[in-house]
Amino acid sequence: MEIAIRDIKGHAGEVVTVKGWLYNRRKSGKVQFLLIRDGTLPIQAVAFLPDLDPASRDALKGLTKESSLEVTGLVNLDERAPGGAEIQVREVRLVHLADPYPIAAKEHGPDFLMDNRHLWIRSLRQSALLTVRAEVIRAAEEFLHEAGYIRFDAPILTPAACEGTTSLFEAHYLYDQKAYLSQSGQLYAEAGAMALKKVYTLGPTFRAEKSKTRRHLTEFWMLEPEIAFAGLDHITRLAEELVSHVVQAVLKRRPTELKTLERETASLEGIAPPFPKITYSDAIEILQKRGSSIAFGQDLGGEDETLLSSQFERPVIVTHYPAEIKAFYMKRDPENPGLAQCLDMLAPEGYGEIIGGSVREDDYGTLSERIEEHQLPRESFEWYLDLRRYGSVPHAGFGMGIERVVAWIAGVKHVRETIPFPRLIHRIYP
RNA sequence: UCCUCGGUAGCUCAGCUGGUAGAGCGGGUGGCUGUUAACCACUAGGUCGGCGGUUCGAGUCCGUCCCGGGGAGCCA
Repeated sequence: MEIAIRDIKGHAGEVVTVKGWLYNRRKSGKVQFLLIRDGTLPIQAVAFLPDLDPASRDALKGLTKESSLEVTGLVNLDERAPGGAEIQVREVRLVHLADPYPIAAKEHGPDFLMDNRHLWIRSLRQSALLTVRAEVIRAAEEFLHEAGYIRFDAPILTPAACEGTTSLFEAHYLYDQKAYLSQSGQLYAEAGAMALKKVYTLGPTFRAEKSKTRRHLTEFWMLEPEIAFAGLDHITRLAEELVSHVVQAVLKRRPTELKTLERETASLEGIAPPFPKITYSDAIEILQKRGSSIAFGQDLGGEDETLLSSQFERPVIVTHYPAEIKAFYMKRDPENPGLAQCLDMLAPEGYGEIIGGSVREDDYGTLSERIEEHQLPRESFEWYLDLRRYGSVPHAGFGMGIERVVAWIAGVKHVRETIPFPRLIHRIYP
Protein backbone atom coordinates (compact mmCIF):
# COMPACT_ATOMS: atom_id res chain seq x y z
CA MET A 1 0.00 0.00 0.00
CA GLU A 2 1.38 3.40 -0.93
CA ILE A 3 1.46 5.88 1.94
CA ALA A 4 2.63 9.44 2.55
CA ILE A 5 5.68 9.46 4.81
CA ARG A 6 3.92 11.95 7.07
CA ASP A 7 1.56 9.14 8.10
CA ILE A 8 4.22 6.48 8.63
CA LYS A 9 3.87 6.07 12.37
CA GLY A 10 0.29 4.91 11.95
CA HIS A 11 1.53 1.96 9.91
CA ALA A 12 3.95 0.37 12.38
CA GLY A 13 4.32 -3.34 11.68
CA GLU A 14 2.81 -3.05 8.20
CA VAL A 15 4.45 -3.46 4.83
CA VAL A 16 4.10 -0.18 2.94
CA THR A 17 5.37 1.46 -0.23
CA VAL A 18 6.71 5.00 -0.33
CA LYS A 19 7.36 6.83 -3.58
CA GLY A 20 9.88 9.61 -3.54
CA TRP A 21 13.42 10.76 -4.09
CA LEU A 22 16.72 9.79 -2.53
CA TYR A 23 17.72 12.66 -0.24
CA ASN A 24 20.91 11.11 1.10
CA ARG A 25 22.48 7.71 1.48
CA ARG A 26 24.94 6.29 3.97
CA LYS A 27 26.59 2.95 3.37
CA SER A 28 28.15 0.64 5.86
CA GLY A 29 29.16 -2.57 4.14
CA LYS A 30 26.13 -4.70 3.52
CA VAL A 31 23.78 -2.22 5.19
CA GLN A 32 22.62 0.93 3.45
CA PHE A 33 20.65 3.77 4.97
CA LEU A 34 18.51 5.57 2.42
CA LEU A 35 16.99 8.87 3.42
CA ILE A 36 13.91 9.22 1.24
CA ARG A 37 11.77 12.34 0.91
CA ASP A 38 8.31 12.51 -0.59
CA GLY A 39 7.36 16.13 -0.05
CA THR A 40 5.76 15.50 3.32
CA LEU A 41 8.65 14.29 5.48
CA PRO A 42 11.88 12.35 5.12
CA ILE A 43 12.14 8.74 6.25
CA GLN A 44 15.12 6.45 6.69
CA ALA A 45 14.91 3.15 4.85
CA VAL A 46 17.35 0.44 5.91
CA ALA A 47 18.44 -2.01 3.24
CA PHE A 48 20.33 -5.16 4.21
CA LEU A 49 21.75 -6.28 0.87
CA PRO A 50 21.80 -10.10 1.42
CA ASP A 51 18.03 -9.99 2.08
CA LEU A 52 17.19 -8.29 -1.21
CA ASP A 53 16.36 -9.76 -4.58
CA PRO A 54 18.92 -9.14 -7.37
CA ALA A 55 16.79 -6.46 -9.06
CA SER A 56 16.62 -4.41 -5.86
CA ARG A 57 20.37 -4.83 -5.28
CA ASP A 58 20.93 -3.61 -8.84
CA ALA A 59 18.73 -0.59 -8.22
CA LEU A 60 20.84 0.38 -5.23
CA LYS A 61 24.07 0.09 -7.19
CA GLY A 62 25.34 3.53 -8.15
CA LEU A 63 22.24 5.21 -6.81
CA THR A 64 22.63 8.99 -6.94
CA LYS A 65 21.06 11.77 -4.91
CA GLU A 66 17.58 12.77 -6.07
CA SER A 67 17.10 9.57 -8.03
CA SER A 68 13.40 8.74 -7.93
CA LEU A 69 12.40 5.40 -6.48
CA GLU A 70 9.70 3.28 -4.91
CA VAL A 71 10.61 1.47 -1.73
CA THR A 72 8.53 -1.29 -0.19
CA GLY A 73 9.24 -2.51 3.31
CA LEU A 74 8.19 -3.10 6.86
CA VAL A 75 7.60 -0.09 9.09
CA ASN A 76 9.60 -0.37 12.33
CA LEU A 77 9.49 1.95 15.27
CA ASP A 78 13.17 2.10 16.10
CA GLU A 79 14.95 4.45 18.47
CA ARG A 80 18.04 4.34 16.29
CA ALA A 81 16.18 5.94 13.39
CA PRO A 82 15.92 9.70 13.01
CA GLY A 83 12.31 10.56 13.77
CA GLY A 84 11.70 7.27 15.58
CA ALA A 85 10.44 5.23 12.62
CA GLU A 86 12.12 3.61 9.65
CA ILE A 87 11.41 1.22 6.84
CA GLN A 88 13.10 -2.19 6.67
CA VAL A 89 13.52 -2.48 2.91
CA ARG A 90 12.17 -5.53 1.06
CA GLU A 91 12.09 -4.20 -2.47
CA VAL A 92 13.53 -1.17 -4.27
CA ARG A 93 12.33 -0.09 -7.67
CA LEU A 94 14.34 2.59 -9.44
CA VAL A 95 12.13 4.99 -11.37
CA HIS A 96 14.89 7.23 -12.69
CA LEU A 97 18.62 7.34 -12.04
CA ALA A 98 19.50 10.99 -11.53
CA ASP A 99 22.61 12.62 -12.97
CA PRO A 100 25.08 13.64 -10.24
CA TYR A 101 23.11 16.18 -8.25
CA PRO A 102 24.63 19.67 -8.03
CA ILE A 103 23.30 20.60 -4.59
CA ALA A 104 25.22 18.91 -1.79
CA ALA A 105 24.20 18.56 1.84
CA LYS A 106 26.72 21.31 2.50
CA GLU A 107 26.70 25.06 2.51
CA HIS A 108 26.22 26.90 -0.76
CA GLY A 109 26.28 30.53 -1.79
CA PRO A 110 23.07 32.44 -2.62
CA ASP A 111 23.99 32.91 -6.28
CA PHE A 112 24.44 29.19 -6.83
CA LEU A 113 21.27 28.34 -4.93
CA MET A 114 19.23 30.92 -6.80
CA ASP A 115 20.57 29.65 -10.15
CA ASN A 116 19.36 26.24 -9.03
CA ARG A 117 16.12 27.40 -7.46
CA HIS A 118 14.15 24.77 -9.41
CA LEU A 119 16.17 22.10 -7.56
CA TRP A 120 16.76 23.98 -4.31
CA ILE A 121 13.03 23.88 -3.51
CA ARG A 122 13.48 20.10 -3.00
CA SER A 123 15.56 20.66 0.11
CA LEU A 124 13.74 19.92 3.35
CA ARG A 125 14.10 23.48 4.53
CA GLN A 126 12.80 25.07 1.34
CA SER A 127 9.95 22.58 1.11
CA ALA A 128 8.95 23.38 4.69
CA LEU A 129 9.08 27.09 3.94
CA LEU A 130 6.88 26.81 0.86
CA THR A 131 4.46 24.66 2.84
CA VAL A 132 4.24 27.45 5.43
CA ARG A 133 3.59 29.93 2.63
CA ALA A 134 0.69 27.82 1.38
CA GLU A 135 -0.68 27.65 4.91
CA VAL A 136 -0.43 31.44 5.35
CA ILE A 137 -2.47 32.00 2.20
CA ARG A 138 -4.97 29.31 3.08
CA ALA A 139 -5.45 30.63 6.62
CA ALA A 140 -5.88 34.21 5.43
CA GLU A 141 -8.48 33.27 2.83
CA GLU A 142 -10.23 31.03 5.33
CA PHE A 143 -10.44 33.88 7.85
CA LEU A 144 -11.82 36.34 5.32
CA HIS A 145 -14.26 33.81 3.94
CA GLU A 146 -15.59 33.10 7.45
CA ALA A 147 -15.96 36.84 8.01
CA GLY A 148 -18.12 37.19 4.90
CA TYR A 149 -15.60 38.55 2.41
CA ILE A 150 -15.89 37.75 -1.28
CA ARG A 151 -12.75 37.04 -3.28
CA PHE A 152 -12.58 39.56 -6.10
CA ASP A 153 -9.75 39.09 -8.59
CA ALA A 154 -8.18 42.25 -9.93
CA PRO A 155 -6.58 42.43 -13.39
CA ILE A 156 -2.82 42.13 -13.76
CA LEU A 157 -2.65 44.02 -17.05
CA THR A 158 -3.74 47.59 -16.37
CA PRO A 159 -3.98 50.77 -18.42
CA ALA A 160 -2.13 53.12 -16.07
CA ALA A 161 -0.11 53.53 -12.94
CA CYS A 162 -1.88 53.82 -9.65
CA GLU A 163 1.41 54.97 -8.17
CA GLY A 164 4.60 56.55 -9.34
CA THR A 165 5.61 55.61 -12.86
CA THR A 166 9.19 54.83 -11.88
CA SER A 167 8.19 51.48 -10.49
CA LEU A 168 6.01 50.41 -13.43
CA PHE A 169 6.63 47.41 -15.61
CA GLU A 170 5.55 48.24 -19.12
CA ALA A 171 4.21 45.62 -21.50
CA HIS A 172 3.19 45.68 -25.14
CA TYR A 173 -0.52 45.23 -25.51
CA LEU A 174 -2.38 44.38 -28.68
CA TYR A 175 -2.39 46.80 -31.64
CA ASP A 176 0.50 48.93 -30.35
CA GLN A 177 -1.25 49.77 -27.12
CA LYS A 178 0.67 49.89 -23.87
CA ALA A 179 -0.20 48.00 -20.73
CA TYR A 180 1.33 48.00 -17.29
CA LEU A 181 1.68 45.18 -14.80
CA SER A 182 -0.43 45.87 -11.76
CA GLN A 183 1.26 47.46 -8.75
CA SER A 184 -1.80 46.81 -6.61
CA GLY A 185 -5.30 45.47 -6.96
CA GLN A 186 -6.65 48.14 -4.64
CA LEU A 187 -8.37 50.48 -7.09
CA TYR A 188 -10.26 47.56 -8.57
CA ALA A 189 -11.01 46.20 -5.11
CA GLU A 190 -12.69 49.54 -4.34
CA ALA A 191 -14.98 49.00 -7.31
CA GLY A 192 -15.64 45.51 -5.97
CA ALA A 193 -16.48 46.83 -2.52
CA MET A 194 -19.12 49.10 -4.06
CA ALA A 195 -20.67 46.01 -5.65
CA LEU A 196 -20.20 43.36 -2.94
CA LYS A 197 -19.45 45.48 0.16
CA LYS A 198 -16.69 43.26 1.61
CA VAL A 199 -14.14 41.93 -0.85
CA TYR A 200 -10.47 41.04 -1.10
CA THR A 201 -8.03 40.63 -3.92
CA LEU A 202 -5.23 38.10 -3.88
CA GLY A 203 -2.57 37.86 -6.50
CA PRO A 204 0.82 38.91 -7.76
CA THR A 205 1.78 42.56 -7.98
CA PHE A 206 4.76 44.08 -9.73
CA ARG A 207 7.07 46.91 -8.88
CA ALA A 208 10.12 47.80 -10.91
CA GLU A 209 11.83 49.24 -7.87
CA LYS A 210 15.59 49.07 -7.89
CA SER A 211 15.48 47.93 -4.30
CA LYS A 212 18.18 45.51 -3.25
CA THR A 213 17.20 44.54 0.24
CA ARG A 214 16.05 41.42 2.05
CA ARG A 215 12.49 42.76 2.11
CA HIS A 216 11.92 43.47 -1.60
CA LEU A 217 10.91 41.48 -4.65
CA THR A 218 9.89 42.89 -8.03
CA GLU A 219 7.03 40.39 -8.17
CA PHE A 220 5.25 39.75 -4.90
CA TRP A 221 1.83 38.66 -3.70
CA MET A 222 -0.62 40.87 -1.90
CA LEU A 223 -3.84 40.19 -0.11
CA GLU A 224 -5.99 43.32 -0.19
CA PRO A 225 -9.30 43.50 1.68
CA GLU A 226 -11.54 46.47 0.87
CA ILE A 227 -14.68 47.30 2.84
CA ALA A 228 -17.56 49.65 2.11
CA PHE A 229 -19.05 51.62 5.01
CA ALA A 230 -15.84 51.27 7.00
CA GLY A 231 -13.28 53.56 8.58
CA LEU A 232 -9.85 53.36 10.17
CA ASP A 233 -11.07 51.54 13.30
CA HIS A 234 -12.66 48.84 11.18
CA ILE A 235 -9.58 47.99 9.13
CA THR A 236 -7.33 48.26 12.19
CA ARG A 237 -9.37 45.59 13.90
CA LEU A 238 -9.51 43.47 10.75
CA ALA A 239 -5.74 43.70 10.29
CA GLU A 240 -4.88 42.54 13.80
CA GLU A 241 -7.45 39.74 13.74
CA LEU A 242 -6.36 38.54 10.32
CA VAL A 243 -2.67 38.47 11.22
CA SER A 244 -3.36 36.76 14.54
CA HIS A 245 -5.47 34.09 12.86
CA VAL A 246 -2.79 33.39 10.27
CA VAL A 247 -0.05 33.07 12.91
CA GLN A 248 -2.13 30.74 15.08
CA ALA A 249 -3.18 28.60 12.11
CA VAL A 250 0.43 28.06 11.04
CA LEU A 251 1.43 27.20 14.62
CA LYS A 252 -1.40 24.69 14.87
CA ARG A 253 -1.21 23.05 11.45
CA ARG A 254 2.48 23.24 10.51
CA PRO A 255 4.48 22.55 13.67
CA THR A 256 6.72 20.06 11.86
CA GLU A 257 7.63 22.58 9.20
CA LEU A 258 8.36 25.28 11.80
CA LYS A 259 10.62 22.78 13.57
CA THR A 260 12.44 21.99 10.32
CA LEU A 261 12.92 25.74 9.92
CA GLU A 262 14.20 25.91 13.52
CA ARG A 263 11.72 28.70 14.17
CA GLU A 264 11.54 29.79 17.79
CA THR A 265 7.76 29.70 18.33
CA ALA A 266 7.33 31.13 21.84
CA SER A 267 7.16 34.69 20.48
CA LEU A 268 4.53 33.67 17.91
CA GLU A 269 2.28 32.03 20.47
CA GLY A 270 1.52 35.40 22.05
CA ILE A 271 0.34 36.97 18.81
CA ALA A 272 -3.30 37.93 19.49
CA PRO A 273 -5.36 41.11 19.44
CA PRO A 274 -5.04 43.82 20.54
CA PHE A 275 -1.80 44.96 18.94
CA PRO A 276 -0.09 48.11 20.20
CA LYS A 277 -1.29 51.20 18.31
CA ILE A 278 0.61 54.45 18.06
CA THR A 279 0.42 57.48 15.83
CA TYR A 280 3.15 58.56 13.44
CA SER A 281 3.96 61.45 15.84
CA ASP A 282 4.36 58.96 18.71
CA ALA A 283 6.61 56.86 16.49
CA ILE A 284 8.86 59.82 15.65
CA GLU A 285 9.09 60.70 19.33
CA ILE A 286 10.02 57.14 20.32
CA LEU A 287 12.59 56.88 17.52
CA GLN A 288 14.20 60.20 18.38
CA LYS A 289 14.41 59.17 22.01
CA ARG A 290 16.16 55.96 20.90
CA GLY A 291 18.73 57.90 18.92
CA SER A 292 17.32 57.95 15.38
CA SER A 293 17.95 61.10 13.34
CA ILE A 294 14.50 60.94 11.76
CA ALA A 295 12.52 64.20 11.63
CA PHE A 296 8.77 64.74 11.51
CA GLY A 297 7.60 64.55 7.92
CA GLN A 298 10.01 61.83 6.81
CA ASP A 299 8.97 58.28 6.03
CA LEU A 300 10.27 55.53 8.28
CA GLY A 301 13.44 53.91 6.93
CA GLY A 302 14.31 50.24 7.30
CA GLU A 303 16.38 50.85 10.41
CA ASP A 304 13.65 52.99 11.95
CA GLU A 305 11.09 50.24 11.37
CA THR A 306 13.36 47.67 13.02
CA LEU A 307 14.09 49.96 15.96
CA LEU A 308 10.43 50.80 16.45
CA SER A 309 9.12 47.23 16.17
CA SER A 310 11.77 46.01 18.61
CA GLN A 311 9.99 48.06 21.31
CA PHE A 312 6.98 45.72 21.14
CA GLU A 313 6.38 42.00 21.37
CA ARG A 314 3.46 42.05 18.96
CA PRO A 315 3.20 43.71 15.57
CA VAL A 316 2.80 47.46 16.06
CA ILE A 317 0.25 49.54 14.17
CA VAL A 318 1.33 53.05 13.23
CA THR A 319 -1.41 55.45 12.12
CA HIS A 320 -1.85 59.02 10.86
CA TYR A 321 1.21 59.61 8.71
CA PRO A 322 1.70 63.02 7.12
CA ALA A 323 -0.47 63.10 4.01
CA GLU A 324 2.37 64.40 1.81
CA ILE A 325 4.34 61.15 2.07
CA LYS A 326 1.30 59.00 1.35
CA ALA A 327 -0.73 58.14 -1.73
CA PHE A 328 -3.22 60.42 -3.51
CA TYR A 329 -6.29 58.34 -2.67
CA MET A 330 -5.90 58.43 1.12
CA LYS A 331 -8.53 60.39 3.00
CA ARG A 332 -7.22 63.15 5.24
CA ASP A 333 -7.96 63.31 8.94
CA PRO A 334 -10.84 65.82 9.35
CA GLU A 335 -9.37 67.04 12.65
CA ASN A 336 -5.90 67.50 11.18
CA PRO A 337 -5.90 67.79 7.38
CA GLY A 338 -2.11 67.43 7.28
CA LEU A 339 -2.45 63.81 8.31
CA ALA A 340 -3.80 60.83 6.40
CA GLN A 341 -6.24 58.30 7.88
CA CYS A 342 -3.87 55.42 7.29
CA LEU A 343 -2.16 52.56 9.04
CA ASP A 344 1.00 50.55 8.66
CA MET A 345 1.62 47.33 10.55
CA LEU A 346 5.23 46.58 11.37
CA ALA A 347 6.14 42.98 12.15
CA PRO A 348 8.36 42.21 15.16
CA GLU A 349 12.01 41.18 14.89
CA GLY A 350 12.86 43.61 12.11
CA TYR A 351 10.71 42.07 9.38
CA GLY A 352 9.38 45.49 8.45
CA GLU A 353 6.06 46.66 7.10
CA ILE A 354 3.70 43.76 6.48
CA ILE A 355 0.49 45.77 6.07
CA GLY A 356 -0.25 49.20 4.66
CA GLY A 357 -3.74 50.61 4.37
CA SER A 358 -6.00 53.61 4.63
CA VAL A 359 -9.42 55.12 4.47
CA ARG A 360 -10.04 56.12 0.84
CA GLU A 361 -11.02 59.58 -0.26
CA ASP A 362 -14.70 59.22 -1.15
CA ASP A 363 -15.54 62.80 -2.16
CA TYR A 364 -15.56 63.36 -5.91
CA GLY A 365 -14.26 66.93 -5.82
CA THR A 366 -11.45 66.24 -3.37
CA LEU A 367 -10.27 63.12 -5.19
CA SER A 368 -10.40 64.95 -8.49
CA GLU A 369 -8.12 67.65 -7.04
CA ARG A 370 -5.67 65.06 -5.71
CA ILE A 371 -5.39 63.49 -9.14
CA GLU A 372 -4.56 66.92 -10.57
CA GLU A 373 -2.03 67.61 -7.79
CA HIS A 374 -0.25 64.35 -8.42
CA GLN A 375 -0.28 65.01 -12.18
CA LEU A 376 -1.88 61.66 -12.88
CA PRO A 377 -3.48 61.00 -16.30
CA ARG A 378 -7.08 61.83 -15.48
CA GLU A 379 -8.56 59.91 -18.39
CA SER A 380 -7.17 56.66 -16.91
CA PHE A 381 -8.94 57.37 -13.64
CA GLU A 382 -12.39 58.30 -14.94
CA TRP A 383 -13.76 54.88 -13.99
CA TYR A 384 -12.24 55.30 -10.52
CA LEU A 385 -13.87 58.72 -10.15
CA ASP A 386 -17.17 57.12 -11.18
CA LEU A 387 -17.09 55.24 -7.89
CA ARG A 388 -17.48 58.69 -6.25
CA ARG A 389 -20.24 59.72 -8.63
CA TYR A 390 -22.57 56.83 -8.04
CA GLY A 391 -23.39 56.06 -4.44
CA SER A 392 -20.06 56.94 -2.88
CA VAL A 393 -19.58 55.71 0.69
CA PRO A 394 -16.80 55.86 3.26
CA HIS A 395 -14.61 52.86 2.63
CA ALA A 396 -11.21 51.56 3.61
CA GLY A 397 -8.83 48.70 3.02
CA PHE A 398 -5.27 47.52 3.26
CA GLY A 399 -2.69 45.36 1.54
CA MET A 400 -0.82 42.57 3.27
CA GLY A 401 2.48 41.46 1.73
CA ILE A 402 2.44 37.66 1.69
CA GLU A 403 6.19 37.17 1.43
CA ARG A 404 7.00 39.42 4.38
CA VAL A 405 4.40 37.69 6.52
CA VAL A 406 5.85 34.30 5.59
CA ALA A 407 9.41 35.50 6.25
CA TRP A 408 8.39 36.68 9.69
CA ILE A 409 6.38 33.61 10.70
CA ALA A 410 8.96 31.19 9.30
CA GLY A 411 11.86 33.20 10.70
CA VAL A 412 13.85 33.42 7.48
CA LYS A 413 16.00 36.43 6.77
CA HIS A 414 15.29 37.06 3.10
CA VAL A 415 11.93 37.17 1.30
CA ARG A 416 13.51 35.53 -1.76
CA GLU A 417 13.10 32.15 -0.05
CA THR A 418 9.39 32.63 0.70
CA ILE A 419 8.12 32.41 -2.89
CA PRO A 420 8.81 29.47 -5.22
CA PHE A 421 10.51 31.48 -7.96
CA PRO A 422 11.53 34.92 -6.70
CA ARG A 423 11.89 37.81 -9.08
CA LEU A 424 14.57 40.21 -7.97
CA ILE A 425 16.19 43.30 -9.38
CA HIS A 426 18.96 41.25 -11.02
CA ARG A 427 17.28 37.90 -11.38
CA ILE A 428 14.55 36.53 -13.60
CA TYR A 429 16.00 32.98 -14.02
CA PRO A 430 14.92 30.24 -13.55
C1' U B 1 22.06 55.25 -9.06
C1' C B 2 25.57 55.27 -4.69
C1' C B 3 28.59 52.75 -0.76
C1' U B 4 30.82 48.13 0.41
C1' C B 5 32.47 42.96 -0.13
C1' G B 6 33.36 39.24 -3.55
C1' G B 7 34.22 36.09 -8.57
C1' U B 8 40.16 30.22 -8.24
C1' A B 9 37.80 22.34 -9.57
C1' G B 10 30.55 20.62 -9.96
C1' C B 11 30.13 23.16 -4.63
C1' U B 12 32.47 25.84 -0.21
C1' C B 13 36.98 28.03 0.13
C1' A B 14 42.76 28.62 0.90
C1' G B 15 46.65 30.51 -2.10
C1' C B 16 52.05 35.48 2.10
C1' U B 17 56.25 41.10 -0.17
C1' G B 18 54.71 38.49 -8.22
C1' G B 19 58.03 32.60 -9.40
C1' U B 20 53.88 28.65 -12.92
C1' A B 21 47.33 25.27 -8.80
C1' G B 22 45.68 23.36 -3.25
C1' A B 23 42.07 21.32 0.68
C1' G B 24 37.30 19.58 2.15
C1' C B 25 32.75 18.10 0.06
C1' G B 26 30.61 16.11 -4.43
C1' G B 27 31.94 12.24 -8.76
C1' G B 28 34.53 7.33 -9.85
C1' U B 29 36.88 2.64 -7.79
C1' G B 30 37.64 -0.50 -3.51
C1' G B 31 36.65 -1.67 1.94
C1' C B 32 33.26 -1.88 6.18
C1' U B 33 26.20 -5.32 9.22
C1' G B 34 23.42 0.70 12.53
C1' U B 35 24.82 5.08 9.69
C1' U B 36 23.02 10.25 11.51
C1' A B 37 26.41 16.13 6.69
C1' A B 38 29.02 8.19 8.34
C1' C B 39 34.06 6.64 8.03
C1' C B 40 38.86 4.71 5.61
C1' A B 41 42.04 4.15 1.07
C1' C B 42 43.00 5.28 -4.00
C1' U B 43 41.57 8.29 -8.25
C1' A B 44 39.79 11.76 -12.16
C1' G B 45 38.66 16.82 -12.34
C1' G B 46 41.20 23.97 -13.64
C1' U B 47 40.59 29.28 -20.01
C1' C B 48 42.12 31.41 -11.59
C1' G B 49 34.92 36.16 -14.49
C1' G B 50 36.20 38.91 -19.65
C1' C B 51 39.49 42.27 -22.19
C1' G B 52 43.80 45.30 -22.05
C1' G B 53 48.38 46.89 -19.51
C1' U B 54 53.07 46.64 -16.31
C1' U B 55 56.88 42.65 -15.87
C1' C B 56 61.88 37.98 -17.73
C1' G B 57 57.44 36.02 -15.33
C1' A B 58 50.53 37.78 -13.20
C1' G B 59 45.53 33.85 -9.60
C1' U B 60 48.56 37.80 -7.19
C1' C B 61 49.97 44.61 -9.36
C1' C B 62 47.25 48.57 -12.56
C1' G B 63 43.00 50.02 -15.84
C1' U B 64 38.31 48.79 -17.67
C1' C B 65 33.97 45.98 -18.39
C1' C B 66 30.67 41.92 -16.82
C1' C B 67 28.32 39.07 -12.89
C1' G B 68 26.80 38.38 -7.81
C1' G B 69 26.30 39.22 -2.04
C1' G B 70 25.19 42.94 1.86
C1' G B 71 23.32 47.82 2.60
C1' A B 72 21.45 52.83 1.21
C1' G B 73 18.33 55.63 -1.70
C1' C B 74 13.73 54.28 -3.61
C1' C B 75 9.43 51.53 -2.02
C1' A B 76 0.24 52.69 -0.43
